[in-house]
Amino acid sequence: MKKKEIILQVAMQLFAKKGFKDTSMAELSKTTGAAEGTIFYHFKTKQDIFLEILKTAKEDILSEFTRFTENRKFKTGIEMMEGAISFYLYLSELKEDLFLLLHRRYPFELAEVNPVCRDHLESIYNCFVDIFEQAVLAGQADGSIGPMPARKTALIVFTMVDGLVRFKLYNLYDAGTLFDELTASCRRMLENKPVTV
Amino acid sequence: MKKKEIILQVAMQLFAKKGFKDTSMAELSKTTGAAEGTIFYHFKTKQDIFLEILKTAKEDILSEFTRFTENRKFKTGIEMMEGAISFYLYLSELKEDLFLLLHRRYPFELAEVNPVCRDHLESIYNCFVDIFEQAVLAGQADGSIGPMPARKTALIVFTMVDGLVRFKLYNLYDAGTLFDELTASCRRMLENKPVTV
DNA sequence: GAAAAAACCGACTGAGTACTCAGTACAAAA
DNA sequence: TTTTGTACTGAGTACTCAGTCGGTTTTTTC
Repeated sequence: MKKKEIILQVAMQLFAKKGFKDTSMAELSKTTGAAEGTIFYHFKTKQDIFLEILKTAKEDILSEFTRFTENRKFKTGIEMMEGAISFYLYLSELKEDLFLLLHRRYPFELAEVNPVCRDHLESIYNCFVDIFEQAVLAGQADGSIGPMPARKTALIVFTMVDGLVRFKLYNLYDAGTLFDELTASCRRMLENKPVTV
Repeated sequence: MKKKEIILQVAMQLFAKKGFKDTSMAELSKTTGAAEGTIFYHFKTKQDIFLEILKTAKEDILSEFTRFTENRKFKTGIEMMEGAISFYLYLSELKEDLFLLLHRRYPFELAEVNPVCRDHLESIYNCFVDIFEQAVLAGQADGSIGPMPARKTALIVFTMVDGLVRFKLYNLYDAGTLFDELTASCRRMLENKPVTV
């Protein structure tokens, strides 16, 4: 494996676990085995390393997204929603470092002044919310999900699932036992209830 | 106002807006008008400033909590839940700096190695979740909320509301338009539905 | 196999960091 | 009036930081 790839991979882990500011180039050099000069040969600045990490992460997430929407077929929209929630939780385990990174403040602060960073972040988050929105729209088409604004509902579901991921990543609460309750809550929230009047 | 109070107040703002690490003692000294020596006369370390901020924040939140539970009377549990959600959003505006601070990673990282910090954080978050839990329990007693695990449901509602606050603090989405949808979603999620079989 | 190019090295730089300390100002106590 | 104690000062300290630079090794090209 080339040094550049090693640097990107190790930087991702360190930025995720310790934060961008709290990871020094000296530490990155030591962990990768590449001299500090080598790191700055491949990347102009420390920030550029972060942006390249985010770029590959975006491509990664987008390909996972198409893999999910193409391969999986669901009977109802509400089942698709449960599949989407499971998919998000599955991804958060598969790519734990990325999710740790995205739960830090640095990416958002950088996004405020750096359009490239903003674009990457938007792509990633739109991708996630889109999946939930598609599930709502599908459910409303087949009658399994009641009438409600699709995008807003998708955002609300996203906050719930991402909150669960946060509990899991920070070890704040046994997320496993919360998962069943979360899907049940979503189901009650979304279900198409016949009007009783 | 004494210099010590000014230091605490300004440090709170800077830690919230720029982060703990990204706030230097030189900047804190300049902004407060107190010499760096003065800051270290009142506080042994930079971390101690943060811990004292968190301590007063805890006391603050706990007194708001009792104010909410004592003064407000609700007809049903589900109305109490809506009141609790509004209360949380109201607090997040009233004490924006504190909520910005609590949405950073530093407090949680410090909590992992510092029991004092952990205690303060636990007190604050338990306080919030307790309000939601009490609403669920009250609703189950009066029949407005269906049978579901109270604590877990409270945690799920917390992730939703805190997610909305995050949207608002980070300016990610027009939180005002999401609020109505959030309360409606919670209502659907919690409502006691008669069994139709 | 020589020349050119790309990859790599680590000592070095200067700006910035949290924190120290000898000393000042000033009010209350003796 | 003298002493004592508290709030305060800012230059100084040892250290860390991202980024540089002159030079060496490895790979590619012809």
